[in-house]
Amino acid sequence: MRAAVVTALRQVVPDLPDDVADRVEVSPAREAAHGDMATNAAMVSAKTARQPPARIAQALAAALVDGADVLRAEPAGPGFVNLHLRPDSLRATLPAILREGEAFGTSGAGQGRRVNVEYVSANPTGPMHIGHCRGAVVGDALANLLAKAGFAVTKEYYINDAGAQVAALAWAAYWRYLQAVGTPLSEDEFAAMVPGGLQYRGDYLIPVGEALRAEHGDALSGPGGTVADPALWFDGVRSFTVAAMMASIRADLAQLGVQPDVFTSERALVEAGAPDRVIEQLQAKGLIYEGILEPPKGKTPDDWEPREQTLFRATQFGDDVDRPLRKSDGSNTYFANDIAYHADKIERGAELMVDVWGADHGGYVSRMKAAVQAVAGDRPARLEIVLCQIVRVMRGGEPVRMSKRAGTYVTLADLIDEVGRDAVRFTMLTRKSDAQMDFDLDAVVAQTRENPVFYVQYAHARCRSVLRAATESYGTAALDSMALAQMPLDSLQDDAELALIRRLASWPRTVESAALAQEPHRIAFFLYDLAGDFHMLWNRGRDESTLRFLQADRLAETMARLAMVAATATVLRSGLAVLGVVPVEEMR
RNA sequence: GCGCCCGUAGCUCAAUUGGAUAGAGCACCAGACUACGAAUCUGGGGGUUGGAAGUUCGAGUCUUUCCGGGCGCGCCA
Repeated sequence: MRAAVVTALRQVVPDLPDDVADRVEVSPAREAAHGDMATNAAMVSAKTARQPPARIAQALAAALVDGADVLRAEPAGPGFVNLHLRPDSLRATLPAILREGEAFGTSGAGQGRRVNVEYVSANPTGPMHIGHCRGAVVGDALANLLAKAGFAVTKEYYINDAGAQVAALAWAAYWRYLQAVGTPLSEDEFAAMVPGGLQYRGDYLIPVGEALRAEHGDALSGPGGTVADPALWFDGVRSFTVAAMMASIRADLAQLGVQPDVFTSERALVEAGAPDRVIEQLQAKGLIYEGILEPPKGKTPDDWEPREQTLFRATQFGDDVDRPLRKSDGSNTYFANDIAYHADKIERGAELMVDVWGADHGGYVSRMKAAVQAVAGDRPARLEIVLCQIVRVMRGGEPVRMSKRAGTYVTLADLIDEVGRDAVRFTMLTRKSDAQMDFDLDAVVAQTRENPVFYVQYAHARCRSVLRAATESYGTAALDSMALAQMPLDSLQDDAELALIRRLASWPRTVESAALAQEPHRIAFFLYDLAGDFHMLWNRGRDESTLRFLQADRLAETMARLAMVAATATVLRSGLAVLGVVPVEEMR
């Protein structure tokens, strides 16, 4: 359609520059009164043509009416041209959907470019809780969405198994091990021996301690259940514990329907010397120097003292200050490891990297983008970051306090048990990811219109219900998608029917724009709107029996409507698949 | 103090990335159950898009500046 508009525009404005032609948009009209599509062609070309937009719109409209698909074209507003398509070309969407099935809406926009989507990446120090959930769902849906838009997607999980947190975890697991072998030490006595103090006191490490005892007996402890030299046990306990935590995280993710393609270990990168290599590369580019950072303005920490560190010239890439890669003792910072990790992704062929982070990492965005730019050089690698704001869990109108001590720590597994996986996934996608969100435990299980999960599922169940009823009358062969795709559709004329078809036709465009904007929530909103169109039509049938889908005495009309219903179900499934939600056949 | 994100109807949120008269749900008001399942639907009222200025054919969207909220701020990951 856009090509037709540009062609017509060239007739009206013969010497149209290409860059102006590129700005011509043809988009679905927002309001039914504006027809099916609208174009801004007259307005964008007004300047070069040196004519008022309204005049160009007039001429353009006249030129467009000759086209095959256009029924009416009329200039409107400040210079739009509204296009009313022939109902035939609108209806042609239905057989296209029926033939392509859930592949309808799949786009080539990504051109097979390799995208790495990294999400969750919860530290392997305990079970997943609600705080991790949003990033997991948003990342997973975004990965699906990008795949549907024609990108070659890798889903990745980065295991932060190298730093102080994991060291603390190893000590905590060792404490549980000592308890399992029968230690004389009290928890406080043990804690006093742990560098940095005993963290991670949750019960979830008890089974890990017992498993360690089952595997090693008392060989890891000192005489009589005391603390042995860490050199003897530390590495082994740490990797054992991380493996146990990752197993539990994978199980939680699987319950949520998330299965990363690749798990990358920070420790493995560090042991392979990747951070040092990356620092050398940056050094060679003149982007590294030894220096002393200024204290943060206005808020100097009490213990501030100038220290010389190895710094990366992030300011050359738009960051506010240069960032440390090595601590003053010479060891690498987390940032250095993270650069090495992103360099590794580029090595593996990622052209676009999308990281899904929690909002508390917002201050980290510009330095990571700067680093990727520096490391990529002239390779076509780019980093996008999707920040997920905090989720407040509400019950009975009150926020649920997240406290391990009070026992109100909500694990992901508990949440899924309570409301179900599909409700969790869909609800997490009903907000823009960078907006804060309340997750209302009472609302997501409510079976009313205000619960979009229910509303969309109900639309699909209704479609299936109609098709089941039709099968009894007409048999399965007549209702095969390919058979329905052959049916004449002229009888679909009601505004509500055409509105539904118009919505179905906009699915591919929705996929594409949501993918390019990296905003999977738009899919959830599309599905909600589509469900609304369908429910509306259904309810019109209550008052006007001629609008019901099944018309006993009119086979042709019935078949046309069944084609529409089947196409609606297909697009609903297609959209739900992007969100990772399983469509239901009936509501109970 | 500095940086990033956010501010849209009484409430929770959209707005095809700069397009037309800013849209949905809840709540409120008035209606509709002899059914392909009313677990729903139809209609209505409700707005200076936090304030001000600027950019242009056109601003919720971009720029500047205030106000208000969240997050972060050199050897934590």
